[in-house]
Amino acid sequence: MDVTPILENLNDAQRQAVTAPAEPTLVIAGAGSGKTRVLVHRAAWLIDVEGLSPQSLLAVTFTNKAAAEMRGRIETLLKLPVQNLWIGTFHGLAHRMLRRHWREAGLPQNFQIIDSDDQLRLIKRLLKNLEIDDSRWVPREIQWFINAQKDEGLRPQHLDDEGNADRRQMISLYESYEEICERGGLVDFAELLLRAHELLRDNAELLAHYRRRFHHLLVDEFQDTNAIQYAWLRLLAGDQGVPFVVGDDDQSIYRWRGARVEHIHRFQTDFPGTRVVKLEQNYRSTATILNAANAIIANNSSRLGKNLWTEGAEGEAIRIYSAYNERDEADFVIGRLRDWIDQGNARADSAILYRSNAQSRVLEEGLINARIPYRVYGGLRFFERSEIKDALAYLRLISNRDDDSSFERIVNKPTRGIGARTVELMRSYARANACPLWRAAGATASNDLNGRAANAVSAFMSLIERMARETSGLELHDQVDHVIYASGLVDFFKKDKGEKGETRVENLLELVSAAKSFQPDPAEEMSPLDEFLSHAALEAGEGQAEAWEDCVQLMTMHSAKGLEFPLVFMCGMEDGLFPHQRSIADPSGLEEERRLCYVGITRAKQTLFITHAEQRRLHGMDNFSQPSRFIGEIPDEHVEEIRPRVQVSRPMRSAESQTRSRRSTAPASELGIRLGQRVRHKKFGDGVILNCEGQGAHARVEVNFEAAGTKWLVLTYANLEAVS
DNA sequence: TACTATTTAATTTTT
DNA sequence: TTAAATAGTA
Repeated sequence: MDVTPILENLNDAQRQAVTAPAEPTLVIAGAGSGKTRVLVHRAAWLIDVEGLSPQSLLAVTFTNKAAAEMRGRIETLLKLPVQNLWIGTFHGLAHRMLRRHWREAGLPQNFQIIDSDDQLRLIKRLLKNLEIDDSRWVPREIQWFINAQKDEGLRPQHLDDEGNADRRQMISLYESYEEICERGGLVDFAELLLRAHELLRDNAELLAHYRRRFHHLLVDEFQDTNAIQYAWLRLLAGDQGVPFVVGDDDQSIYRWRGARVEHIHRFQTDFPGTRVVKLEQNYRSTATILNAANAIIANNSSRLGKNLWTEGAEGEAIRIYSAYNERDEADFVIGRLRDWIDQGNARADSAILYRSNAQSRVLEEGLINARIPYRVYGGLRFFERSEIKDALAYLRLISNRDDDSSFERIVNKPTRGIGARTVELMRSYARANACPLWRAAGATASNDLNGRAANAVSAFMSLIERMARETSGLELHDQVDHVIYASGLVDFFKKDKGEKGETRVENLLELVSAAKSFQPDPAEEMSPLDEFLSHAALEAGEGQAEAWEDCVQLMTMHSAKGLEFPLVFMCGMEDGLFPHQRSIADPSGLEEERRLCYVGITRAKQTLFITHAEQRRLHGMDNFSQPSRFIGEIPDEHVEEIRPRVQVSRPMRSAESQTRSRRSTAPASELGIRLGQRVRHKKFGDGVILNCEGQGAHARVEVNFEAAGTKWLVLTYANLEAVS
């Protein structure tokens, strides 16, 4: 057996991990140390060299992207497809098991997955139904509570109110929430994991089956596992299974959503005799960057301990810029980006990182002014768009009449004369009879409702029935195509004036093509439609389509995890912003911020700029802040201050910002504001002034933008530019 | 029902 | 400051 392709180009530590005997193995993999590589090669090693069937491996990741990448790389390495290898996210794999064993799991065969948005709506509706004051019982907090319990593996009956009335109420809301999900056959994200865990725990036969099947459990990003995911893994591993987990305790940045780094420590006690391999050689960054990162993270307590090193060059010093304010900061970043691009570098090789999304605004404005293409990560994903969710709600109702959350979403969309009052009547009927809204609708239409409302409700019901009839037997994409037209959604959005309606229609059509390219797994027992709906919930799709264009990457430090860029800017490095005010007081919160900083720094391959502003406008108030304490934790020898702070005690105004402020405070007449004047806005583009009112600082104009439609803008903030 | 005025709150995000 | 949610009005 020639093992060269699998072992070549691996360093000693990596090779040790890849070829480890069949014993529990914990790989501590620093940033840029070839973590995914080890996982991929380990899988290939087990299959190709140890001769295991792909069937006996289970590979778990946190994101769909990581799962897809791992499969691709394994197949490349082995030069053969591995269909029967289970690779997926925790949620995806849990879902798979639940579909296979829906009976044992106590679920209806056509159960639907709801995303957090659906979940929140459901909770809001629940509060309304129970006539509970939603200002005292904030839906988001209830959602958070429920998910936190599920993440810990706790059902309402496991919870004790501890003599606390508020807690008792929370528990009872959790209980009611569960009833609604049960009745509608709805499963939220946390429920997928919890159910899958209970499924194995309570079914000795199934557990034995899966334990026999999966000898090796490969886990990526192990530091991000929450309690229920860890419990599921342990259960599945049993005494015989071989867990091979890879993670980095210093990159654990998701404690706030249930991740527990402690699992990395616990692993060694739960699996006695665990082999620990540390990957510390870094192939990404310069020595300077690594040393800075090492120095910062060294301030954290209870680490497993590790020190990144490289055989590569020292590299450039980390440049620190003290900006006067956030505009100055943006100007600086853009200046350096210009240099970078002028030197012939790709824009896509640069990234601007920040702590919170709100910071992107000023940077975006600067980039637009400078005409540098950029892309902001995050934001709405395809399947999260409201028009898409509307269409999916129709499809879900077709598949499952009891899905109340979908029912409510579309019962009057497009408007068909079923107003709030009518819905309220149906709701109270449903509540009184503990039945789904669909049945309540049928019953109230024939009894309680007046003629017009009753007609509207019956029309809605027969519409759904008709669509169900007409789409049965059709190909998936034809079903979707039929539904978006027959439901009236397309016409409804066509009526929306401006570009917005157009985009919505385009998105609906895009949904049809998504259905067309969707490949149902013949091994699954469910209908292609149900499979598509699950896919939509589990994999929300890309945020933005234009990824192919060469543009500067803007994102939060959280979303930068796992990525790397030759040129990185870390902006807004000020105490209060990063570390964030809400984490600063609590030591463990501060340590998590520090890990986030570590993640940010280690994204940079060769050049790293750190910027902070002395003055920053936040929530409409000017704040003065100190440079982030993390900056001070970088040893001086790695740092070069671009502009000493003493020189920036007074505002340095660029020519651009001077003209801006003069223009914005000028009275309307000086701007040449008159009806019919063509103007240009940074975001909305060109338009024509239709109307104006008010004077001085309060003056407002109505502008009809060619692309963005009609808007009222306050002159002081709009920074309109006259165009001839 | 749609548009407008007012209030409110404001990390991080994947599934 | 601003975006989003809610309340109020035509």
